[in-house]
Amino acid sequence: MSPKVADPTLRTALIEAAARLVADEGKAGLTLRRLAGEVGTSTMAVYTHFGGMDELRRAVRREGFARLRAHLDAVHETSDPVADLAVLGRAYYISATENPNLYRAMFLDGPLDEEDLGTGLDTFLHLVDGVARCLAAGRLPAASPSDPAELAVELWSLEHGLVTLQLAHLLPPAQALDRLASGARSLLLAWGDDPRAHARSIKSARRRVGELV
Amino acid sequence: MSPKVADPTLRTALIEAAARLVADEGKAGLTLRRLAGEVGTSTMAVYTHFGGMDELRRAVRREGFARLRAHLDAVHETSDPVADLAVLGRAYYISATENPNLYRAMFLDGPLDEEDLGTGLDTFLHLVDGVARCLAAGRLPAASPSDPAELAVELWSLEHGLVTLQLAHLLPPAQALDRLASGARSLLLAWGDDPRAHARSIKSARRRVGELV
DNA sequence: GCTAATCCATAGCAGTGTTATGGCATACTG
DNA sequence: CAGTATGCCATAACACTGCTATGGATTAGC
Repeated sequence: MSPKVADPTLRTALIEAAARLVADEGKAGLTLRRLAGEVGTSTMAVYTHFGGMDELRRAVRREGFARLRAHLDAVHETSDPVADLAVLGRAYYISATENPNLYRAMFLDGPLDEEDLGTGLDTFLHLVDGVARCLAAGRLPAASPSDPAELAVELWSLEHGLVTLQLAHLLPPAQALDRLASGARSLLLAWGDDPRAHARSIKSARRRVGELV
Repeated sequence: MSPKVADPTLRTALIEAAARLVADEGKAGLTLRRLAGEVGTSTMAVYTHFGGMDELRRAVRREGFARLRAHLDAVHETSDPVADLAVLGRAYYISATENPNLYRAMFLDGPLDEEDLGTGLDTFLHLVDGVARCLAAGRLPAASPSDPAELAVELWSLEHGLVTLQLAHLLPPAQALDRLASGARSLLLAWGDDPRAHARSIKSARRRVGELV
């Protein structure tokens, strides 16, 4: 039935090498022959394992989402959900801006298909959960839509927008982090978070930057 | 000195055809030979007029920024700057989502160089001006940074983030518009806009959708 | 009317992703 | 245990990409 099974280690080696090429040199750095050369195999291996460059690029996106998720997983939940949210936002920013080419490949290279959509929205659930915990703790009593997913989308859009504007060189990096802090604060205050409690949460979040990978 | 001057109409024809190809079929639809064929010229014309595909793509980006700017110019200033801002936001959203491939080419295809940066930030000035008029009208008395450019960046990031998430198919279109309205409202309220005055402005903005091209 | 300079058409080059072909190692089968 | 067949991967060719060298045609200036 299945003689000479495909080497599974070769598949992961291809993915990791491809992800490294994209991360180091951008989308243009990933080339079929170049990848085959780096891994020490032939171009056909890509077709047996993935079916083509599009599928390989999808695998690279999945790898990127997995890494982003690992960064977000490193943020522990505490009894202060607003502080957790602030740390989460910073972790997202750091992961995105320290791997700009991967972030671009994940979100900006074109419409995502059904397959990627699941993994993409999966990492987004971190944020939804963080907002839900703020709601449950009574920190956002005036939230206009009370659906944590909708609130999370607004925070995510602000973050994603700042990150992509910075990646396009339309914002200096310092600006982006300041606007993220200021914009997120405005949103949370509009949702009813008490200004003084918010300040305390931000202060305690600042002490937790060491958590970030 | 200059015999056989290059036909300037050919240059604009190339730009328009290239913009149409990108708008209709995405970045991959723009090909040197294909473009030359559509315009009825040879591949060398692109090199005499632009120097290469990269410069041509830059010209397409400029064209895209010009069209976006034209859409924003169609929004008239009234005595209600908050309503103006709301209309401006909707105009931006419409222009971006009705020409997704052009918007992608402008903002998402990679870092912009110094040349594009000027034209890109130029369209952004519309938004800064709108925020400045809100400040001057006393509508945002609690704005935490009082610099209109910084406030505008936060609004722009929210808008740009929502647009790009929608273009990536990570948000259903209906969601994006709702979150834009809700998120912008939260920001403006956090900056001190009176809720009832805000509601009136949004109502009057809704009556002005006819302005949009 | 001549000269010189510039634009553009033709053809070829190195590179891309993809596909057809074939050798070969492996797992099942008698 | 031999034989077979099945699927993996290396080689080579194809159509395509952007780019460049060359040359013909056309126009401006003297």
